[in-house]
Amino acid sequence: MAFTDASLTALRVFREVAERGTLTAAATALGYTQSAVSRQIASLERAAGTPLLHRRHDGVRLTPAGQIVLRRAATVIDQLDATARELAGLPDEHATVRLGWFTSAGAWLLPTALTALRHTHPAITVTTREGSTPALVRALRAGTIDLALLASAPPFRPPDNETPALVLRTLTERGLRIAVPETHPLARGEAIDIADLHGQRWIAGTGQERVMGIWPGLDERPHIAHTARDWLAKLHLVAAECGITTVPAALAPAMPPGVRVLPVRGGPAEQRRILLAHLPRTLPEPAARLAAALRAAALKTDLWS
Amino acid sequence: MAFTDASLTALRVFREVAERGTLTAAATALGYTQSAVSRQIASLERAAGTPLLHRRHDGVRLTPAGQIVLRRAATVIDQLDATARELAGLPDEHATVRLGWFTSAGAWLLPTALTALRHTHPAITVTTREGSTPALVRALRAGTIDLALLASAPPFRPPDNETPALVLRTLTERGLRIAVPETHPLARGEAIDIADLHGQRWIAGTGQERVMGIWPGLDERPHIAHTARDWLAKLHLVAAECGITTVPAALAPAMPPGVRVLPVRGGPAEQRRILLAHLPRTLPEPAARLAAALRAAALKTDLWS
DNA sequence: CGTCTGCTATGTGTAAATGTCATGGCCTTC
DNA sequence: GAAGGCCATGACATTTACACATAGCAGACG
Repeated sequence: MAFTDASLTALRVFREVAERGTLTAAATALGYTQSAVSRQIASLERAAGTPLLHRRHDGVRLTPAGQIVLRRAATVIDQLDATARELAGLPDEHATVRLGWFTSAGAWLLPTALTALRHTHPAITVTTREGSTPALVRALRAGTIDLALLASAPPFRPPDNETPALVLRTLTERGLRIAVPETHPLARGEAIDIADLHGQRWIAGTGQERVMGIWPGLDERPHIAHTARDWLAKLHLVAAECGITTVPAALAPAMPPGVRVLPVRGGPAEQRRILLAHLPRTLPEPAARLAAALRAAALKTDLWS
Repeated sequence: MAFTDASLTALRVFREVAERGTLTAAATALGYTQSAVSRQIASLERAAGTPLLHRRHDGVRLTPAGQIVLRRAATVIDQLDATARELAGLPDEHATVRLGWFTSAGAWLLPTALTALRHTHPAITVTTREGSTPALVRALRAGTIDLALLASAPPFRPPDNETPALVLRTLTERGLRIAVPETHPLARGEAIDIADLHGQRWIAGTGQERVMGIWPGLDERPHIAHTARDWLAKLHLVAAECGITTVPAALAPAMPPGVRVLPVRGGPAEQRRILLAHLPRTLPEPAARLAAALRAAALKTDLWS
């Protein structure tokens, strides 16, 4: 069996798997059973004559052959979608940009940039999705989004090691901050000393992200009073004096009333970057415009503080 | 049903149909029955939501929607083939050029150009196929060949009217000639008067091409003594004094012993062109080299006569 | 003017591809 | 060591996609 015998549904399933990172998630997304996905992948691997996935306990990773297939599969599927649009007499979808973003970007950077872009280039349509860094990176490689806003923390490793490497551009690099209630004793100063963080009650993230929200490198076991995934909830918990939490500086313009954002003095610098990532190919013009708007919005944030 | 539900085999079948011009021929080429091809096309049209073929008594023609689908289908299939090669670790097939040619080009122009190219660019692989003008044009549009040598006669209409129009370049434009046995009375002069063509015995082509081989515009019903599709057979029939036939001037360097090639005096000019055709996209470098070699070979022919 | 001969479309039966369901193995986590 | 995530696979049902046979239709030819 040659690779040309690969079925179209197998390619679609494969792309979904590449994007989701597990067969089960891909199955759910496609409305299939996990078993069906497993078989499709098996058949595709039989056609390719080589494994396309590394099976791991927590999901799957692409093998080098898998990366080859993914790239081709994405363009094949895109071609078919483009055919459908062209047959329907619709304009080429090139005026649409698909952007992925991480949660913290959604409160200020994203709406600011979109508002600016809508005024300067009303013809450009932007669709967006929120996602974690690995999810967004997979989506980029699967060709499901054109641009991704990623968060990056020291030691600032690239978000993946696959080839071709993603094009990364740093939009901002700012210190990590701490959000405290205005009524809190620490809110009196212009900065918080690292020693004063001892014994505080923290509001952390949920699930895998339990470390998020807690100042890195504390030499004690932190007291986690609440966990929340959502920024709005977290910050209102802070305002309600339920605890304190870390926030990226880029979020400072979006604070609700009753919350102060302060830097931390002492200890190693805790920088956070916002990256703009895309595949190494020249961006279509609308995507480039959106990228420019995002850069401008990031700059504006820098001027604020 | 949306177009994205189109099956890969349907696309492959469709490309073959577009290339062959009839469902039956495509079926034979693919090893299917005609019925299977008909069903595949029907299913593809159902997916597209619109007819892709004009059914005609002598085969099928692409509708505008069909042309859209053909272009996309060709790139989809190419992508899959490229994937197979890439997975096999083979170099990208970009060093290979696929050339189509009409019969008369095979005796002199083609071997001359290929020999020259082999000396100047030994790394370039050329694969070729013979075919009629419509077959070659369909092959170009189906993406099965990269370049085509086409014959063209007055009134020099473009080989098809579809969009996008093919890029055409005239390699030679030369008068039509007549091949006569050396022993023939007409062989004594340096040219043949049109009046002397009366009552001659002709060697014509076969099938649809019965007019080929007979001087155009004769005011009598020609006496066809033999019909032959093959140039070698035709010319040896001429050498054996079985009759005379027309030949394009470009074939003159390839005459077997005992045959003279002479122009015709009087009557309207009977020009014949050799065209080099390809799709309107920039040629990959090896294809451009082959095109140059063909142009050079054509020029050399011009200098000869 | 009937008879060919090409073409395509379609009814019918069968075999293969492609799903679901249920189960089992493996690894990590609590 | 029990639970819960992951993937693989055997058993079955259903849909798909083929071959075979037949019919309609239009042009070519004697």
